[in-house]
Amino acid sequence: MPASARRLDDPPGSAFLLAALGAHAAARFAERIAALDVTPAQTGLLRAIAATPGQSQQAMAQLLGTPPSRLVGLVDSLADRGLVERRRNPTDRRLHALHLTAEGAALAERIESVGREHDDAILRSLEHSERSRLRSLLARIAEDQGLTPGVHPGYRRM
Amino acid sequence: MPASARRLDDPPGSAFLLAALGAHAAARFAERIAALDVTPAQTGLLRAIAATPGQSQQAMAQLLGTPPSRLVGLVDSLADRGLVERRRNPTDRRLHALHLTAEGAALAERIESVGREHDDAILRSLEHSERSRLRSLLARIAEDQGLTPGVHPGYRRM
DNA sequence: GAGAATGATTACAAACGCGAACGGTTCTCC
DNA sequence: GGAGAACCGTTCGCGTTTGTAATCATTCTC
Repeated sequence: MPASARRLDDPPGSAFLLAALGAHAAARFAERIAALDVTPAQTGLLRAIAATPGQSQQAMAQLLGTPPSRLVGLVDSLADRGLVERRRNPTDRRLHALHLTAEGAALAERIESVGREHDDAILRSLEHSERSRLRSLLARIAEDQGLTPGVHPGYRRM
Repeated sequence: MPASARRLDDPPGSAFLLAALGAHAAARFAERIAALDVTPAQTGLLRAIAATPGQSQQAMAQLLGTPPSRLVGLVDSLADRGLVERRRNPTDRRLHALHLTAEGAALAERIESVGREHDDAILRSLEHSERSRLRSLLARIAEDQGLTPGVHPGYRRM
């Protein structure tokens, strides 16, 4: 057997492991929230609106790193279901401030609860002390890499 | 400020962090290998063929978790560039055994080298001992979650 | 008040992936 | 030995998704 085959059988780097596990976790989460009839992208938008309500769509697009035109459909899908409101700013009527309705806030809480179950399912093989160690390592990498906290970078191409 | 807003500002779960970092790592890796004119999917296929040459496309599709029809285009794109060969099995002419050409093997090694650089870039904020601790934690999660070693689960929908 | 600039939206086109149907080959079993 | 089932690879059509560019409304500049 040639040397190249042996080397390609080597265990992949940690970054690959990270990417693989991340995709797995994302897919599993998508399955869970599908029961609530929301996509991962919608979930992220709900989260962002809940965290910083009243933002314009432009500002939200920049925060999430997505083209504004993409937000339109996303907001539409949530507004049609009465989860999100576009409030026209009286002083500048170009702006559409994004707010959660009561239903939207309730759904956001249910999603958060699903997220906790999801967390437990993914990390079930780790002790509590190991979980916090993992969390701190991941948080340090995320900060070093310049990731916006609470925002999934996949909005750039998802 | 209502309680719901405070809670949604809480730091996200580790699984979310994992998904976000995984997407980030994957995006950065895609940028790096774009210089070699290959996509992440092509890279994964090259890796798989290098690891277990001679497999039929059916077997490869099952290993990667992708519909066979998707492999066709993927193999085509690599075969057109002389990186991969379809060898017809004389005893069973339905089968197309997948092999790397010399060029394909050379490219696979360059990709592996890029992967090591990528690894260093992602983990640069961690000491060596921390890297191995992270690696072992991730490996345990991956095994518990039933991930096939060396295979990116995103092939299921990528 | 005219024209540039800004926010949201729409229109259009391109890329991608899956499922089902299709030809070619081999296997089963009478 | 031959008919039909099973299997492999491929192609085709459909729906989904995303980004770019043009469009409409509103506000700012001067």
